[in-house]
Amino acid sequence: MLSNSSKYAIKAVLFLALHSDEEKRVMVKDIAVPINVPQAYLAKLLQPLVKEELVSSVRGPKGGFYLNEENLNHSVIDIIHVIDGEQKLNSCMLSLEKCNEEKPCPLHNILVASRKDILNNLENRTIKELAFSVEEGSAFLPL
Amino acid sequence: MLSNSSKYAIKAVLFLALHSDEEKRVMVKDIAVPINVPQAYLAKLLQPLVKEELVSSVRGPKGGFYLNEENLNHSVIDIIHVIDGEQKLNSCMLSLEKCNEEKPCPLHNILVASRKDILNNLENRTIKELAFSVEEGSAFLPL
DNA sequence: CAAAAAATATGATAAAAATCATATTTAGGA
DNA sequence: TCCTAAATATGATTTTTATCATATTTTTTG
Repeated sequence: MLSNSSKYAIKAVLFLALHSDEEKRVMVKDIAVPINVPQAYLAKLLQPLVKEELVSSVRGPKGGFYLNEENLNHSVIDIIHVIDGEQKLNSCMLSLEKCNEEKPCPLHNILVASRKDILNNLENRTIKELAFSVEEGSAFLPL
Repeated sequence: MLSNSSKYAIKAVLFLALHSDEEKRVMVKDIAVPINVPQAYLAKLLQPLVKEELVSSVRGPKGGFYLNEENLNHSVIDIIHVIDGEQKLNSCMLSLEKCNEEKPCPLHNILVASRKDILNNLENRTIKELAFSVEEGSAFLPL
């Protein structure tokens, strides 16, 4: 479904949503260990997220990564788009060029509805909401 | 979502459902070209499908691949299981070991319903039904 | 029974994804 | 201002996936 990279990135962002803020920055290694992702790899993944302003960072001592209010209002799909590219989730299940609403492939019809649901959720739920579901106890860690 | 291998395999099986039967066998190259998959690669993919009896074959001249009545009654998920393995679609979206109904991860709740729908469809619709949707004109090729 | 046509089996190569390692830049504090 | 701690940038390696190539077995037909 998603690449490992996207999964790692999502986990990292969720972790930051729960454990960081403007004043409390977290170093890669302190993200990588608890979410169970190789540190060097995660460091690399975080770069495009910072560049696209889904995650904030400051260098140097006392530096690290964190989410500010704007970052918190992004959605999971934003992360996926940055890491895996825009096409990954949009294309037809069989990756058929010519499959679309008018000329659906045999799998299209039986799956569109659910696929749309998933897409909607991934693009409408904010990181903040997801983090909140953990805080209020309706969702759980560890990542 | 799915590996290319699974997509190729599904396309091949759908093609056979529409263009083969016990008496009319189709050679790999005559499947590979129309469904737009490298021939040698497809040949390799077909082997496990034959072994698991999702596809039928006979060797030698006038030989080839085809689907019999039993083959037609399998589902798309059977193909995925043979090619990608059982775990591929079952695991949590973030591949969290410990994510389950009782302790769902933050993405779990918002996606379970649609995921279940997709899974149900993939495992309940038979190849025959999917092929029929093309014959009756509610779904379309080319693959 | 031999030759040819097909699948089947096996292995080699190429490309992509994941992982690891190292050098560079930036910011804070002594 | 210099040292250190952090992110950032870049490149190398490993692993997985996809692809290509070739040898072997089976079946039909002349």
